[in-house]
Amino acid sequence: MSTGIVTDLRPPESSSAIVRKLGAMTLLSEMEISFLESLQINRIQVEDQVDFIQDGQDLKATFIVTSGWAIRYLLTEDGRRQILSFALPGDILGLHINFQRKSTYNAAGIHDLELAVIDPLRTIEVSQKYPVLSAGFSWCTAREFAILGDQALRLGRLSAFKKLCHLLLELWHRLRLINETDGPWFELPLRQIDLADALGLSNVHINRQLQDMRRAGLITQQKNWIKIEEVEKMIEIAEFDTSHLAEFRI
Amino acid sequence: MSTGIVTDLRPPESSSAIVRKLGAMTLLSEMEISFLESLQINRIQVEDQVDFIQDGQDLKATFIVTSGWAIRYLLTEDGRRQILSFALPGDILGLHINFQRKSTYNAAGIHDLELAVIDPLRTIEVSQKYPVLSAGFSWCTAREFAILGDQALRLGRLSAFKKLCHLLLELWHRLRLINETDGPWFELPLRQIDLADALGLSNVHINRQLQDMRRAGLITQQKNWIKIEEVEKMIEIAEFDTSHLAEFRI
DNA sequence: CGGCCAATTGATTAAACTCAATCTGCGTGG
DNA sequence: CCACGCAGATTGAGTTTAATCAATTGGCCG
Repeated sequence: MSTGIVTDLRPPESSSAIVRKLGAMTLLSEMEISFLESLQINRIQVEDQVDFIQDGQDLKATFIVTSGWAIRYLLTEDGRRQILSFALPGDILGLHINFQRKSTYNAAGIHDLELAVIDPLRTIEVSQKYPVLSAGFSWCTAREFAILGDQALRLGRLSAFKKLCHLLLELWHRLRLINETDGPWFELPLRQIDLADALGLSNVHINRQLQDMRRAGLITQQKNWIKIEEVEKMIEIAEFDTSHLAEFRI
Repeated sequence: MSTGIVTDLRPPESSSAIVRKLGAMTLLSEMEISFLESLQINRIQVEDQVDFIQDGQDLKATFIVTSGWAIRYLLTEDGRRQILSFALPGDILGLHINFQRKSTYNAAGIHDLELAVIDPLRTIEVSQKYPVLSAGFSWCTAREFAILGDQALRLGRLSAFKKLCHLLLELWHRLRLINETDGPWFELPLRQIDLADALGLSNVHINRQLQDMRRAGLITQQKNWIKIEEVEKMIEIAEFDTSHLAEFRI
């Protein structure tokens, strides 16, 4: 059994996504790592576009994305969808369960999603017994908040072209921090209509903007994969602020 | 000195806004109330449109709005502003200071803003010694998150007219929970350009939509005050979901 | 070979922006 | 007390962006 002494600067590649993510933020002891791993015993698969959290309904558990993507979204009365954010491997959903019983958003799977289902009581255990992990979770919350702020900036003040560049950069940066990119390439398991609903645009317009981006040599697409051809140039175009996603070591 | 026994269901009107707000969420002991009040010793006044938190800069303290309004916002490279949210009396800014040193947004005063400045060390004290208050702060965070989600829905999927209705309803509801409304009336210390920057629209368009709303008999304006003529009708028009702002008693 | 879903295209419409000018209320200095 | 200046509100005209509607195409799976 671990003595709680820090044994490694970075968790190995084989760790779960949440361990990799928190391990990039702060030093984790073996005890903390094994506790984090033990949280993730119950796993479920969620089908594409199927809800696992529903707006207005009681939240049953906290979820950690172990592989695949999820979306958080809201619906208007007439069925229009606004995607609020994408949850990538290592991201946590429903951490607020102990303070707000009912969910204020929907969450659904994208493509092949696998979740670790965490008993709410165990998140309380974290705050009582694992201050470092508790801080880690708070850091995740603050980060989500920053990401949602960037989403609002995109929605309100960027052109369609810049919106797309900005979102692709966000996803690429976030995926890179969890080793889910292959150089400039990453898997983008989204239909054009998902991008449209994330950016407050129509699918037709997304289609045309993507064509423009390809013609401008900014991106290349292959099946579900996309390549950012010139990161620096795209950062300039989209006025992207990488510091909002930066790691922060306590 | 208090024994920590709960003595009153609701804090009196004379309490500070944060006490009223958390007191509406859960039962607070006299000890918790007096601790909350003791946090707010250092107060500052912030002039209209003057920043007290800056994107990318070190966050110096946690702030509680004691009177007036603040805005959280981001800027694009070319100076366009996106207001992310309004901080009303009782709202907390920079609660994440212990987990994310640099701010990921700007915050500025609106009209006459007064803030309580809280030493970051004291927010740690809260999490160690006052579990109920700690839960209250987490509840505030979850609520901010829901409000920001609604803002994203507005920005991405509502028409200009509905955006305005939706925002006015949010403000009216939030102000009502802290006793800052006068029936259907409330003070709206915003210029048209502030509304524009909150809703991702131009000031010219806001002007025309406000005229349409007045002509439709939905609102009446007097100086800085505004009256929601028919709340139910406006809720219907804006597809407003009041449950996202609902109080929740632990 | 169908059938289906997603991507693409073309044409038209609608929403909101931009630019520039004018108006209004209010505070200030002469 | 009035002229002036200023910021914010209002108006008008023309332009741009993106939505909508309606086909059509392409790729994949059974």
